[in-house]
Amino acid sequence: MRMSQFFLPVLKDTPAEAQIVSHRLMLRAGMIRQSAAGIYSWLPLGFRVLKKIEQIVREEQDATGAQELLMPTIQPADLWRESGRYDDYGQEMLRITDRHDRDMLFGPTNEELITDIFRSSIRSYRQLPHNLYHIQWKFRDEVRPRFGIMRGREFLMKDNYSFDLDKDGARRSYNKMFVAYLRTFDRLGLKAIPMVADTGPIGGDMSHEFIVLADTGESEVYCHADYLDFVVPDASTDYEGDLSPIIEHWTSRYAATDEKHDASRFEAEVPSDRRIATRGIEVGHIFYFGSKYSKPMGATVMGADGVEVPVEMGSYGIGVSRLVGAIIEASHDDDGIIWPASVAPFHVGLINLKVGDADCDRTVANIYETLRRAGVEVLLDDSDGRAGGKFATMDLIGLPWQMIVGPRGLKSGVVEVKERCTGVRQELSIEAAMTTVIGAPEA
RNA sequence: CGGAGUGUAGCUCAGCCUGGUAGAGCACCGUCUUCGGGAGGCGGGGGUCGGAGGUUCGAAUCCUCUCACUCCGACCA
Repeated sequence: MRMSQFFLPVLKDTPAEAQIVSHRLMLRAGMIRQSAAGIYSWLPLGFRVLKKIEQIVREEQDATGAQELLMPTIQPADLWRESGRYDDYGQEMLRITDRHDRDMLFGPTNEELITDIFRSSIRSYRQLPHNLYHIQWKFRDEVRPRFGIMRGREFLMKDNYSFDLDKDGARRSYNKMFVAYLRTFDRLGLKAIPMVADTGPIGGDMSHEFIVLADTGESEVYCHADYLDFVVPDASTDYEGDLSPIIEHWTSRYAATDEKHDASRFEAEVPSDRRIATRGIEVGHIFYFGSKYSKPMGATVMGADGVEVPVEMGSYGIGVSRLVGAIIEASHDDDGIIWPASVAPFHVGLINLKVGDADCDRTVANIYETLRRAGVEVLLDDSDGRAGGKFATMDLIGLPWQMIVGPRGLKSGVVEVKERCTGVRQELSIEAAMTTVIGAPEA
């Protein structure tokens, strides 16, 4: 992509409304634009990141055997009356009346809808288990949206729903999601710690929140420092095998959000120099809630013994749009964002320091085409701006690698390669620069 | 929903207290000099001062109402 054609409205000044660093950087880097309180447009740069995160989430879900579908944003109120939540959910639910005066709502979550889909299609225990997910926009009419897309009213969420015959099966489904979440956040370059959590309005009796430690997080959290060094299961993990050792390992140390925090246990179980008491960002939440929805909504299957039973369900959410903010909170410096390679909007920022100089133009065009043919996503700064501005913009948008081509270097046959995360700059031959940038691990 | 603020040019803000022809920096357009870490000169375009009502000879400024946004708290994924 040539920057001269790319819609990238970067801001030099920090917009007044932005308080936390991720919000400021997202606005400055031209990733999002606010439309109303807690409602944002995603501009091209931000949208690229959002899609990359979404794709990693999708791949890790698919690896567990979960299947993707897509449910609508607008739902009929009647389904929510069946579960009893139409009244319980309160003002956070955006209620809509259509032209025929039918009560509708913009979905804040999808338990009712998926249960309806399930019950009308599945009749026998032989058809179980199932785990269905979608990645769809949700709307929750927060009293006070804040922190940019971290607590928006409209947000993109991956939510899935497992259906099992019995509690053992539900436990296996829960464990799969637990492992998939560990892998997902790891691929996104985040250290997310599973913490015992309150179940909230969804209810149920088993729940973990996946928390990224950050001073700007909204939850107070307490955990054992050992978690920071725990090893995440690799891609060869067999989801059909026994996952319980992994779960046991990842729940072996103290970790709780403030709702579930027990100060005396914390002090008894964690040596004082290993105690972490800080704030965190909730990026995922998994629940097991049994028959909470299947029973009132009549989602039953015939068991092997000829007795009809409500299915055992769980639901699992990842805040896809929130993750964009969480990653920035976890990875930035004074100059801007530092994207992990796995979600970077482009892999390389190629800077032509002197547009119009025949040597520079030719070299840059060659590098650009070569990288593109090698499948590397390149953002080429082909503007005729000044060097300082180009460097500042490239640092701000945080691409993993910068290749800087200028007349001074070309005279001695070198270009500069800068690695954003370390700040290390090297002058290399064009070939060596190419190898450095292409050969860099994709995380 | 309680409390506290803020709305003036695309962005950051001054002007408001004490009413009298709407400003600065950045950005943008033209031009010249610059040109490797957010350069400088000259010239230029751009704002019904969030909206409505009121007071006044005269309102960005004072008063009333209203809308929007932000922050703290409660609530929540």
